[in-house]
Amino acid sequence: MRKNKVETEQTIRNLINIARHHFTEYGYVNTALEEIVKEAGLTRGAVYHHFRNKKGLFLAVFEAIQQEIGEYVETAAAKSNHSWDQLINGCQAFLEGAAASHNQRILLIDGPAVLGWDTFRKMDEKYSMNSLREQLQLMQEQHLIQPVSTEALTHCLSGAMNEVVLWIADHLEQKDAIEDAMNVLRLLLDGVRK
Amino acid sequence: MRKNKVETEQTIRNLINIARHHFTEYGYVNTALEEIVKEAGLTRGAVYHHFRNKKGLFLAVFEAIQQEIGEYVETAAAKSNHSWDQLINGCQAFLEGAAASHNQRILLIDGPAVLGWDTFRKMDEKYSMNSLREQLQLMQEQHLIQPVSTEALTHCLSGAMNEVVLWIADHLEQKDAIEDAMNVLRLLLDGVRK
DNA sequence: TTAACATACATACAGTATGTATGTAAATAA
DNA sequence: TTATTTACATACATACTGTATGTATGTTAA
Repeated sequence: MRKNKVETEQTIRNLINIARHHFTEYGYVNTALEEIVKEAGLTRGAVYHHFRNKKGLFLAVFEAIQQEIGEYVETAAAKSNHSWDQLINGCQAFLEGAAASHNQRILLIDGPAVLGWDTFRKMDEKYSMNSLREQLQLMQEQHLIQPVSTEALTHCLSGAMNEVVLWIADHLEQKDAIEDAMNVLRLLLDGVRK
Repeated sequence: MRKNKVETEQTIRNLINIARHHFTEYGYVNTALEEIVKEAGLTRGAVYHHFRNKKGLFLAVFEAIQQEIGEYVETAAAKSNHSWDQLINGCQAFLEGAAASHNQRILLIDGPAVLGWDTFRKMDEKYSMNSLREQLQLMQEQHLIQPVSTEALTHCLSGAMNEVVLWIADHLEQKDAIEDAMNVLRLLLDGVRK
């Protein structure tokens, strides 16, 4: 019955994936661990062996999604050599990634409430917001943007994108909504351009 | 033991106020109804008589805060006759109101998760976001801002403010943080100015 | 190669919180 | 004055989470 290392990792990944589906579909509070383990062919004991508690499992799911989107954003940004284009590309990639497959529920709705604001902030800093801040910092040093508080600007942009992602997610034609959002973001960013 | 109409209204207001304190202090999930009614000198029966359930009580608290801030914003905006100044004044008032007395936890963290995105959105539309949208719509008709999707712009700005409120709340010197945030917001808005 | 131990779970149970059904005294309506 | 709401209290069913403990199997070292 005991599994080797590889099999165990597979079990954990499997739990995370199943949990991800349930959390996105029904939300954190409306998902009982029992439902998840039933689908995995296990019992709740397995979850409490591999994770600290229900929150721990959620955190694993949350981080998986963050990383996924983070990589997508980085890839998109790296397609240009110009700071300004990198920023724009990254923003668009974020909108696409976060709006995809109902990630918003975990990332933006349950995330802060379940993990608490402090933990959520740390995660957000670690993944998505960090690269945004670094990019803005860099651009300020290159005198491409006005001399304002980088922190405040980072949070404003991050917030604008987070919220507009939820707006985009409400649309059937996400492509059009993303375009509308990007038009707004480009104009807003023009305001801080130097 | 039974109360008259006035007394009953007082009881309800009292429950809402006590609940507000607990929700802001400990968050929704970490607040047991028992704690609230104990402080009010009642039992849980009272809550289930006046409200649908725990969520219903939370909703009442949520709406009270929204209304409070909404009035504050309207008052601030009305201090000027110029659309642009009205917008700026309103934004600043929102930052001040939402950052005050830990309102953010209820408004921005627990709100979406507890009420669900749909209900939250409706509330947000009904109160804070609605006046912002109307103002932007008006300004677009006055040809004061660029021709972009008003909806997208509304959500971007609303999101930017919501997020930056949480950033402000992290600061000891909120006044300074608000100033930094307003500097950023003014620049961003300059981008959509015509 | 076998004893000692770790791992990966299962099972049972305790604790806590919500929600609901029902009872009851007081106020209002008839 | 009687009937009927209203404003709760009480008791209880239900649903989860978390924890303690048991167990089978793999691994390591003497």
